[in-house]
Amino acid sequence: MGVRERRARQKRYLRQEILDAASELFVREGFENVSMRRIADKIEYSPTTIYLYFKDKAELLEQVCAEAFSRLVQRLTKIDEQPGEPLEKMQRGLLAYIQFGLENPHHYRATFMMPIPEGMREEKLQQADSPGMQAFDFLRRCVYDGIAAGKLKVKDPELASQTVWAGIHGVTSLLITHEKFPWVGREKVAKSMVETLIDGLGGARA
Amino acid sequence: MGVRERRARQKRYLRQEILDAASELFVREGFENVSMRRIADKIEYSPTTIYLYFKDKAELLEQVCAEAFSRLVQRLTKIDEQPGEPLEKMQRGLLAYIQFGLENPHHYRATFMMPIPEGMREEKLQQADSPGMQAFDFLRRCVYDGIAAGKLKVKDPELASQTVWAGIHGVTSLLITHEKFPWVGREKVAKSMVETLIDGLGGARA
DNA sequence: ACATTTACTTAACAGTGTTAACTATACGCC
DNA sequence: GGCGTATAGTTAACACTGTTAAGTAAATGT
Repeated sequence: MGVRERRARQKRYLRQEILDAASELFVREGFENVSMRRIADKIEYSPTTIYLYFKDKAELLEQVCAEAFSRLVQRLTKIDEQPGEPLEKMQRGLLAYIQFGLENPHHYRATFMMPIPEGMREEKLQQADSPGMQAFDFLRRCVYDGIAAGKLKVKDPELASQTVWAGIHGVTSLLITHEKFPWVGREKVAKSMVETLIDGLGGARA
Repeated sequence: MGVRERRARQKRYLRQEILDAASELFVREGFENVSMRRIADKIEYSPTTIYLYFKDKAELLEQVCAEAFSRLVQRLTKIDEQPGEPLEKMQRGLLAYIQFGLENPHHYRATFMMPIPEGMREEKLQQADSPGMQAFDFLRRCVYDGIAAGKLKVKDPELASQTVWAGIHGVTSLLITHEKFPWVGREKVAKSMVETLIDGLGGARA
């Protein structure tokens, strides 16, 4: 009677194989060069097979990104669990966020820098469980914790969170798209942004 | 003997007409929906005619963006010429930059948020006269002026400039791509970022 | 053993950027 | 005025893209 299960397992397996193939093409060749046909070639199936497992290209790449971002969320929760001053945790978290973006430029681009195809703007990102939003939530918790500990002096915590997000997104995205710009140093700019944000929000750093 | 000139004038005219058509499609329909054929339809020429005036689609859209960004540079120089405290000028400039991005999301996206097609990364953006770089130069001058006036306390002015750029780029790009995110308020976040950056860089604001 | 569901493929549509080859017109010159 | 040439624009085609509809073959349930 395990037939049904075996079939389901095989389906899951192929689905994952598609995801893996897409992910590898994604990181190697970049977003624009991932075509359904190329993914299909890689797994040696016909292009249309993919549509039996994913609604369309957008959904497939969304899943690929979700996988990647869940790794970021893992890192962030690990940082959160470790002991330390709220502001120091925040600093480490923000740097981890930026570092993740730089290590996974294509995934970061796809989730945060691509135009959302008109109509699912509300649904997709506002879902609190979307990996992008989980990352933002971590960051927001950092701000709230900093305020609770009296280490951050801001009137509007939500505004502060969004400002911080915008800040670290700024470095990340700019370093990604303008790789060849004469940066004073990638890590340097990242660190400078994090410090500037915390200082600017009245942070009492060590 | 003005024949040659008349012909040249006609060429310039058609070139501008292509630019205008592309620009209009650009702002109305967005980047991804501007196709060479659609531009051609609009000006009632064959698609290939465009290639007599522009090397390829990238160059055409680059010119479109250059036109738009020159307007930003105009605004910024106007701000620069007006009297006022360095930090206040800076604040107005940064807000103008953000506002420009929000008013011209597609142009901003094309110049600062698109992957640069591998090979012309150095040439294109590093050219000091590119409109993107002119805008950045303004911003950098603001930082240097702020330091010179003793209103900004930073060790590395270049690092500070890049941090500021990343910051305002962050708000701008995030507000563009995630329009439907429950922002605490678009202008509010923009203002908060500008203030946070200046404060974070040891700015002595009024 | 037969009918049905399942998994997958082939063929096709409508679109993309771009190139090569062709055509018609306007020009300079004798 | 007529002729050859440069100029400006066109048509047709290539090699792609995402996606859908229709068809096929094998595994399954009865």
